[in-house]
Amino acid sequence: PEPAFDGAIAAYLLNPGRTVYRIEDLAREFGLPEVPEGETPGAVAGRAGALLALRPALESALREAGLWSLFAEIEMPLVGILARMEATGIAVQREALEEMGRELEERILAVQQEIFQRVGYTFNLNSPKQLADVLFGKMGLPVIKRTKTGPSTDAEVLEELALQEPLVERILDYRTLVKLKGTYVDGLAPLIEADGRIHTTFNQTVAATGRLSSADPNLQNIPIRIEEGRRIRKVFIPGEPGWVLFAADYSQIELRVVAHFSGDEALLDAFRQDQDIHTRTAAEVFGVPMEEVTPEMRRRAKAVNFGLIYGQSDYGLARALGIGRGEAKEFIQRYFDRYPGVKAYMEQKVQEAREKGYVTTLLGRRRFLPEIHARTFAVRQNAERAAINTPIQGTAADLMKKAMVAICRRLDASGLRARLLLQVHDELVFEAPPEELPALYELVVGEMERALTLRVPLKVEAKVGRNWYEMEPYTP
DNA sequence: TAATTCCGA
DNA sequence: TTGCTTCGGAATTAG
Ligand SMILES: [Mg+2]
Repeated sequence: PEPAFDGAIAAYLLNPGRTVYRIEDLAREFGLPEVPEGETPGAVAGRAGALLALRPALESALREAGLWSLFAEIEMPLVGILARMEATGIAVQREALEEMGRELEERILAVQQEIFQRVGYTFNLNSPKQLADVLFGKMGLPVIKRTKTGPSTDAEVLEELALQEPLVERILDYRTLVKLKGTYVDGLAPLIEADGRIHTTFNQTVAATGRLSSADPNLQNIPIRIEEGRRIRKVFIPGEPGWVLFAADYSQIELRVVAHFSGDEALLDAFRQDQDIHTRTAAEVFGVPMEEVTPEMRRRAKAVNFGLIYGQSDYGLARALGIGRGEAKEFIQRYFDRYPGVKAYMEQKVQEAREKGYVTTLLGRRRFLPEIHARTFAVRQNAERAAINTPIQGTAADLMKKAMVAICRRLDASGLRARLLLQVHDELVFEAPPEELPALYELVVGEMERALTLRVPLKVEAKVGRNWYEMEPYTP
C-alpha cells in the first residue's frame, strides 16, 4: 500500500536542510491560519485539518520548484519500500553476537590492566580529559593538537604519540575494542526483536544532500575497514534456512557523477575505458604510464580524488597526506592541469550557489546554502564545499533511489521471493534463495546500471555470502 | 545538552 | 588575513 502524499517528504524536498517538520510550523510557513499545539482532541484534530489544507500548498510549491516528479515518482514510492524494509528487518545470530561480546570484554579488561599497570594508577580511560592528564601531564608527552577544551587525544594524535611511547598503542587498541563492544555488540543486542531480526529506521527527511540515513540502530555504519570490526558482520545472516545474502554496490559512483557533470575529457575517458580511476589519476598527475604507477603514487592520487569530491583545499590535502603545503599545492595544480573540466565544474557550482542561493542534483533536488554569503571566512568556505559536494553526493542518492523504486516494482511483479533488506548509500543488500540468484542479479544489477543515463557507464559489483562477512564476488 | 571520539559511504 | 574533507548516528563523559 503506497501513500499518495506525505507532507514531511514534500517539505523536505522544498528545503532538505530544514530541521522542523511539525504541522504547526509548516502551516505558519505556508500562510495557513494558526494551528493549535498540544495533545487535546481538539488540537490533534486541528492539526489533521491543517495537514489537509497544507497539501495543495505543498503541491503547488513542489511544482513551481520543478520537484514534482522527484516527489511523485521517486520519493513517495520509496516511502512504502522503506517501510517494508524496516518491517522485514535483518536476521541476527544472537549467540554469535553474545560470544563476541564475551571475547571483547576479556580483551578489554586485559588491555585496561596493562595500561593501568604502566601508568601506576587507575583512571577513567573513557574520559578524554582524564586520558589527556595522564598522557600530557604525568607522562609528559607532547601535545599534538588542541580541541576547544584542551589537548586532543583522538586516534590521529595517539598514532603519532605511539611512535615514542609504545603504551599509546595499547590505548588505541583499547579504544577500538571499547567501540566495537559498546556500539556494535552491546548496542545491537537489545535491538534484536522476538523474530530474531533487527529492524532499523530509515530516515527519508534527515540528510541535506538527499541521502537516506539509518538509526536505532544505524545499519549503515557496520564496521568493514578493520578486520577486527569487520567480524561483526558475521552475525548478520539470511533469515531463512539455506538462503544467502546478496549485495550489489555501485563502483566509484561519485567520481562517475563528477565525470558526467564536469564533462572532463580525461575523466570521461578513464571511466569509458573502465580504468582503475586512482591509478589513472596517478599516471596523469605524475606523468608516467599507468603500468609505472607505484602504490604510493596511487595512494596520493586517491587522496586527491576524494579530496576533490569534498572541495578540499591544498591546506587540507597537505594535512591528509602528511606533506608540505607547497607540495600539496603542486599536486592540485597538476591535477587541475590534467582535469581542467573538474576545476571549471567546481567554480561553476560555487558561482551557482551565490547567484541562485541553492545548488541542484541531476533530478532537480535542491539544497539552499545561505551561508555562501557569510562574512566569516570559515563559514563561507564550508558552504562553498557543500556547493561542490551536494550535487555529487545528492546525484548519487538520486540514482540509488530511482534504482530502488524500479527494482522493488520488478521484484514484486516477478514472483521471486528475494527481499530487499538494507541500503548503504551505494549498496543494496538482499536475502534470497540461492536458486534465484541468476534472476536476481540480472534484475538488480540491470536496474542499478540503467537507473539514469550518464555520460559514463555505471558499474555495479555483486557479492554473495552466507553472512555479511563472507561476501564473495558473484557473477552468474 | 555540549563536547569528544569513531564507525560507515 | 582567515582556514584545513562531505554526509550521517551512537557511546561516553561532564556539567
Ligand atoms: Mg562501492
